This record gives sequence, structure tokens and C-alpha cells, in this order.
Amino acid sequence: MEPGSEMSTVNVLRRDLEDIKDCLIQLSTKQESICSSDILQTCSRVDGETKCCNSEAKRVLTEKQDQISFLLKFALKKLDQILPTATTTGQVESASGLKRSRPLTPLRVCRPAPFLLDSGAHGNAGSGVSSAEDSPPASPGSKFFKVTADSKAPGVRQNNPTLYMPTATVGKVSVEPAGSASISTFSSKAVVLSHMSIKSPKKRPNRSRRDRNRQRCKQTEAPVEIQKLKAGEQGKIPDDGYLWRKYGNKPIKTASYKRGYYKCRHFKEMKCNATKIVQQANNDPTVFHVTYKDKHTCKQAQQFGNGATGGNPSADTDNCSLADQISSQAGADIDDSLDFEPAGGLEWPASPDNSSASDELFPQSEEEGVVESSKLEEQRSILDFADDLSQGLSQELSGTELLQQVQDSSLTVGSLDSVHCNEWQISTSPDLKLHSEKLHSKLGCSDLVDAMENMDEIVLNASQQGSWNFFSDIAFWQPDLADSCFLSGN
DNA sequence: ATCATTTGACCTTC
DNA sequence: GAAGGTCAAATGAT
Repeated sequence: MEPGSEMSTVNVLRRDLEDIKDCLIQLSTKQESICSSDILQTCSRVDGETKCCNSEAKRVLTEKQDQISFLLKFALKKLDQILPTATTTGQVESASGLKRSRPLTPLRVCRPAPFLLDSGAHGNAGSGVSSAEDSPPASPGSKFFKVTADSKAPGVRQNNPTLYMPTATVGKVSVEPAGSASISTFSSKAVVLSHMSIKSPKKRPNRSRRDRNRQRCKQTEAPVEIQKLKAGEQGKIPDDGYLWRKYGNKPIKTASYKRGYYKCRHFKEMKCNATKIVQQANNDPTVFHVTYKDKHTCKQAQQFGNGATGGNPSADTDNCSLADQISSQAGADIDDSLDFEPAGGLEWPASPDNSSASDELFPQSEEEGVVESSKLEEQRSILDFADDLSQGLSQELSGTELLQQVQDSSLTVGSLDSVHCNEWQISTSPDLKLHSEKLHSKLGCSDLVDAMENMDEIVLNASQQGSWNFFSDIAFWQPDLADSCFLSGN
């Protein structure tokens, strides 16, 4: 891939994130309207005065409210952190004269209505203090679980006694049914042999320590790129266009699936050091996290132009960048996002060595080029968590779903009927429709849920085009960002 | 026979 | 000692 086209993909990704963020802000407004809407005020008042309101329905609604509030806050915070860091890019951007087309929208956090808080389940009843700020719901069946300070999850630090995260895998904390440990046959033969005091017939000649260190040193200096790819045909590992040879397969303690190790097929005759490690995602077997190390120096690199470390030649051969795809979707109406491109014909800085352009944008901190496995794990954790967040948002941020739940919960008191709900939906968010249309024209999606799903697609497309570094490099460039994304509170 | 994959020993790091 | 990465013999597929 040409560095320029990769950068334009990153630009598009940024714009999409900004749009999604704007949409989230709109929804936050909507959520605030939920909290203060006459409908719920009426419900609460009636409940307080006549006790005729369906308390179970209110509890469900409250829980939903809390979850939405928390997710909104989390998403906004995450996006707020990603966007300014990604678009500011420190010296790089200022040096190249890049300017934002519009200022970042300040973070807005919705507080659920105090009157909705039950004293039993959620506490803070009547206190006027938001529960979403301090204690997201953790009721049975909730999408949240509690992480204590001694957790090994990334982002969990001392002095942060409690935080809440969506369920499923987060860092090294995973929620799995007891007894689900995989049965490994690894080293079984060795165990038997050692039991029988028989030494394994396999014996490799010892390499000198200096040679091994030299090799390891060479490996750790290799540039690393993480991509997240969808399964190929029949659920097999995705084809990235390069020819690889598998040289290892290992069960990993924290992974449900074995990790595959691949070398460039020309590693011998052309001394190509490119390798990749393929790990199937725990929660979604159709998703593969592929870690590319070192560049192809073989004929494949010449054939495909070898932009990124592992690269994705098939994406290069598409001759159609993500920007092109979205532009074609949006037709002529790209509007103000166009001036987000480098002004004055300036190009994004290209990597002199033709490696991933985002290496320049998001330089690795500390010892440059040295990638520790723990950081890779952290990146994977972040990617997994992004999945969870996206899924959670898709499920929870549906206003219509919430409305449906209200309507389905036998709340027939006073004005809480479908007509008023619909009116409320229209009236409380006057800009939502406009924004949705904008999103629709740009991304081909009609509402926030679609937007979030589309985000996955965008990210997937970007990853296939070698731009996954946009996210993964953020974790390297600013590791604390990954941490802070997980923290609740201010 | 050749090539690719699997397997488990060996290695380093933590 | 556990865990993960790599090597090369063993095995399987064509």
C-alpha cells in the first residue's frame, strides 16, 4: 500500500470516529432527555403518590438507564481521548501544518435521574447523586462485572479500588465458566518419557548463547503490526495474500485456541524474516488477531509493494482505498470533513523506510522498536474490549429498544403510552435525525446502532488495508490512554 | 518424492 | 516453574 493511501485511510477513520462521537453526544443529549422527560417524571410522581406504577418495569428501565449512561460516558471518554490524541499527533501534525476542521466537542456525560434510583438495588435513592458516575449497575444478568484493584487487567491500578467493565474478556480478566480450561496435550509425551526415565530421542545441537541472543535481539527490533481480520473461507485463517509456512502451533494459557506461528515461505532462499502470529479471538472464532513482525524482503514484497510490515497485498490490489469507498457512498456530499485533509496540498508524513505510516504518527514510546509480549497482549485486550464495547453499545444504545421496553413493561399510567413515547423520541433530539442522515450519507448507516456496526466494518476494512495501527499504535504511543479508557469516574 | 503441517523438545523471559 | 516463541524431526497430503 502506498503510504499516502494508508494515511488517507487513517484520516477517514478519524473522521468516522468523530462522527460517531458526535452521534454519541447526540444520544447523550437524548439520554438526558430521558432522565428529565415528563413521561418519567410523571411515572415517578404517580409511583410516589399512588404506588400504582409497575415497579418491576421501572427497575428494568432504571437498569437500562444506568447501563446506557455508563456506556455513553465510557464511549464518549474513549472517543474523546482517542480523537484529540490521534488528530493532534504531537509535533508531527503541527510540523506539517495540519489543522482540524472543527474543534473537539466537549465531553458531556449524562446523569440518570436521581428519582429513578432504587434504594435497594442501586443505592443513592433520593440522594440526587448519579449512580452511573460511581456505581454502574451490577445486578444479575447485567452486562457489567466488577473488577477489584488486585486484578491483572490492563488499566487496573492501585488506588482505583473498583471499576466496572462490560463482561467477556478484558485484559487478563476473563469471565469463563468454571472447569472450562482447555485440555492440552502439550508435552504429554515428555511427561510420559520423563516418568519412564527415558530421554526424548529428539536432541537439537546447542547453539551458542551469543547466536541465540543475536537472533532474539534481531527479532525484538522487528517492527510489529497487529491486524484484526475476519476468518477466510470455511473459517480458516484469513488470506493476506502472502505465502507463509507454519512453523509452530502452541496452546496459550489465556486463549481458547492455539496460536499459530508462520514464517515467510521464502525465509530460506531469500532470507526473508517476515513472520506472523495468528491468534483466534476467544469470544469470536471468526476473528483472528494477526501480529506481523518484520518486513517482507522477498519477491513478494516487490510484487506487492510492501508498505506495511506484514501488509495486506490483496487490499493494495483493490485499487480502491477506504476513502474512495466511503466517498463513493457519500456521493458528492463529503461536506466539512474534506477540509480535515492536510491543507495547502501538504501530504501526511511518509515513512522514509516505507514502513507503516502510523509508526511515524504514533511513535512507540520508551525503547523504540522494542515490543514486549505483554504489550501485545495488552493490545489484544484492548481490541477485545473494543469488540465488547461495540457490541454493548449496539445492544444498549438503541433508543427504540428502550422505548419498546418501556412500552412492553405494562406501564399504562398517565401519559406513558406509545404516542407520547414517539412524540418524546422526536422532540427530545431535534438534531438526531439530521445527524443520522449525515451518518447515513457518509457511512451508509441510518442510526447509531448501525453506526456502531459500521464502525466495526470500517475498522475491519482499515485493518485489511494495513491501517489497524491506528488503534494498536495508540496503545503503544500512549499506554496510559488504554488504562484510562477503562477507568470510571472523572 | 516433495512439500506442508504437526508435534514436542528446547530455549528465554518473567 | 510457568509461559510463550522457535526449531527440527515426525507425520500427513499430494
